[in-house]
Amino acid sequence: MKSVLMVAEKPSLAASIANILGGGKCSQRKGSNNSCSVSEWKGTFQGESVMFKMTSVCGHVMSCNFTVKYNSWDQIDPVELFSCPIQKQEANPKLRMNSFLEREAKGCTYLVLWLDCDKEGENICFEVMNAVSKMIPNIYSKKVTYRAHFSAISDKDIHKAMATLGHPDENQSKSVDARQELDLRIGCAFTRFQTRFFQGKYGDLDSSLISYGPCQTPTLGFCVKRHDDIQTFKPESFWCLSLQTANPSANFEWKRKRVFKKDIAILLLNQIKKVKEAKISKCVTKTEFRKRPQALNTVELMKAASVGFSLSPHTTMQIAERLYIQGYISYPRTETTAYPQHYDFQSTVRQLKDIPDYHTEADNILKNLNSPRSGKDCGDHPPITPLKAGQRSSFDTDSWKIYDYVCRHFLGTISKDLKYSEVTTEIVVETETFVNTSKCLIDPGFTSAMNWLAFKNDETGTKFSEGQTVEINDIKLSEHQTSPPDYLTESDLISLMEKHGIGTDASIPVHINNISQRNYVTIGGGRKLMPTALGIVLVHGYQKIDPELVLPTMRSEVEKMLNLIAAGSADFKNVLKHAVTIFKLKFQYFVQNIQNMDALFDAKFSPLSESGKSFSRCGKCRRYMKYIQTKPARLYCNHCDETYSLPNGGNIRTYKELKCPLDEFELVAFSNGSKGKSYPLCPYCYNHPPFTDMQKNAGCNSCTHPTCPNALYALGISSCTDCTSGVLVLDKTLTPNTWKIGCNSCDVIINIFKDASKVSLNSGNLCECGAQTVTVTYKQEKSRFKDNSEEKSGCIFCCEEFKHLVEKHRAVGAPHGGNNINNGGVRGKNGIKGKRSIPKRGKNKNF
DNA sequence: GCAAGGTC
Repeated sequence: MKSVLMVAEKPSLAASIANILGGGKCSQRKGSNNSCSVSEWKGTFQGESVMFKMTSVCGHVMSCNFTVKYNSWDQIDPVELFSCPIQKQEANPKLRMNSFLEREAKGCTYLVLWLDCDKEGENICFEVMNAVSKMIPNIYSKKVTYRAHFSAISDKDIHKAMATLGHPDENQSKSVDARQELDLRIGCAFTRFQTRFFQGKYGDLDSSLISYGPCQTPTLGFCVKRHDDIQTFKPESFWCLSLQTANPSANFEWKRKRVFKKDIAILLLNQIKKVKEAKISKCVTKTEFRKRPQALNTVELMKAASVGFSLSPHTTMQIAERLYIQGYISYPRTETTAYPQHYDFQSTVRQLKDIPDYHTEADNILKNLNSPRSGKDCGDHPPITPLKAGQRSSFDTDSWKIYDYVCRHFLGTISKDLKYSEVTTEIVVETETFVNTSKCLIDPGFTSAMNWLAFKNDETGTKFSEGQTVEINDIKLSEHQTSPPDYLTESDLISLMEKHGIGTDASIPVHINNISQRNYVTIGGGRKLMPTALGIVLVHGYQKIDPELVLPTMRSEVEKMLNLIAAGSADFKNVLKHAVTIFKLKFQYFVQNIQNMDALFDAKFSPLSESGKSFSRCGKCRRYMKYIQTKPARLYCNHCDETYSLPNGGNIRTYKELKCPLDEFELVAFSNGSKGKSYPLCPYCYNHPPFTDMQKNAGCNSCTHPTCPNALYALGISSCTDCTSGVLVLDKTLTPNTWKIGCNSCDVIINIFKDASKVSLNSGNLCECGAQTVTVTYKQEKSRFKDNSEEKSGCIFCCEEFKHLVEKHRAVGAPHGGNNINNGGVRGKNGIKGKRSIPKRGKNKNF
């Protein structure tokens, strides 16, 4: 029997589609990568009896990146990133998606692609085809590979898609390839150049990265634009007339609203101020409505959560994602605001009736179900709706807020519009008309469910009738000033991004998070986005050099070009080449004119020479270097004008003024907290490894200097108990009476001999297991030995009297990246005597 | 250490 492989974009969709097509008669098993599952059932495909196999990917299979050589910030001029080679890598190596797909494709004859119906989905189609091309013959043939087109996960839609299969669209896929390549080249080139340029000059930038991106930069641009509008705002005076009646008493506002010329206002006032009574010229009662909301999409959810709960879009989406996985709500990333055609409102409302919070409301709605407003079907996913009932007690506070919102919004969409009456009363005094409006609720409609939108009645219930003459109590003239706009709220920003097509429902929260993490904006009260000095000088700098770089239209211009590829009306290579050329020119112009941006930085930030505190001595000039604590941590020598990077994310201390024997730099001690890694390092060697077998960014515990008392050979105890390449090295940098040995490659740490006053290696004296033996000294009153003796020698791993004083664990919050060493040769050090090797030992039974 | 886009 032939087999048909079918692939969806995510596991949950594969399960739903399999359920529909397999009629509930499918078997399910976990895939080899532990993330995707496979459903199988027997059926008919193109008139033949076949076995269907339905599975999924998890989004993109591949992502693009530079080849290894071009990932080096030190050795590559960023301008090369516009022309250097690019390769595709597995997007998430842990998922082993290619080998999983290959394995499942084995023995299959056909491939049916159920990826989401957008450009990205089309691109993933080709990633899947590529992954299984070795297993399914003629994969690019139209008789082998098919594409399902569906807009909703309903029985009807899915069966229809299966009956009308088409083919994947290579043009659309190519347009995504082009977008990926452009974003990568442009983003990385600008980011690397800016970061290195400004970090090399200023010491208090407060961001480890000065990034540029075609989405994040215009996003920041919106925030700075508003800031500038506020700064440049000039208040203007204006004047208003108002009128008060007596018997009945009521306040009327001027129909002209306001005038900006004082003399005109006074003239008008003088004309009417002596009038004592006037006629009600109009009194009209109208019934007005406030519309119920449309079905909920991602952007609306993020805006509501930001305004209502002060939750960031990022957090909101994390919560929504969790609620989705737990089955409480439908897929939370969608642009669609129209319910599927056959959506079963009754059944959802009935479920919500089980939740005490909505019982009454759901009951009322069930009795009088209103049809939802029409919305927009973007063909991605259905709107966000509740899927099952959850009790308040089964959620944490924020999760409940989001779930509650989804439920109440859902109920709101099928409630009635809010209805109120509005009475408009006008009174004419000579040339001037004054207006009073008062509103009164008739039917709360959807606001019963969405109670935070509850209607506020106007206080005045005063009734007038047309033609009635009323007594005028007072006519007042008041002076006011126009006020500046307020900072953008996060909700405003989301609206702007959506309007200008910057980011997608899934990436909008990421961009906002980025500009805030990188310290370009801070989030103020009411989740208002206030640009920082850094954010402001960046945007103003682009505006001085090349305003297009920060314009919201830039993204859409690029999209236009990409759409030509998608529509098949322009050649992929030509468009890409054209766009890359334009941006390369822009980049080069930017580099040439960076002094225009730098002038702004110069005014706001302090040069490296004025930053940081004097710390440890430079080996070249013997003067004190400064320690720049702001990320990225560095030492800066003012005299030599050199910067030495340090490990991030921990503490750096001076270390007893000890010096590196190779370069005379004073050693410093790095520590990542009491449970983290710690080791001494030479600032020069850390940046410029002295030996071929010492990697960059390594400490003295990886240094193969033959005689230095702080290096590997003097302090190495044995090979690591866990990893194959590491060495356990004694750490003498810690606070008095604290001792550790730590692996110089992996995260293994062994706390030893708490409170000992001294721990030293017995040079050359090896235990049978191969480890260096040590001598441990306690002050008498602090002895931890069972016999209370002050000093003992032996092996940390084998000596019975040491066993209770040795405790192994893994470093917490340890920085990643290897300090791998091989016990290899010393560069250019022929003839140096005393080169030793680190003892090897068998895996110890104690651990 | 960089982008933006999928998804976990």
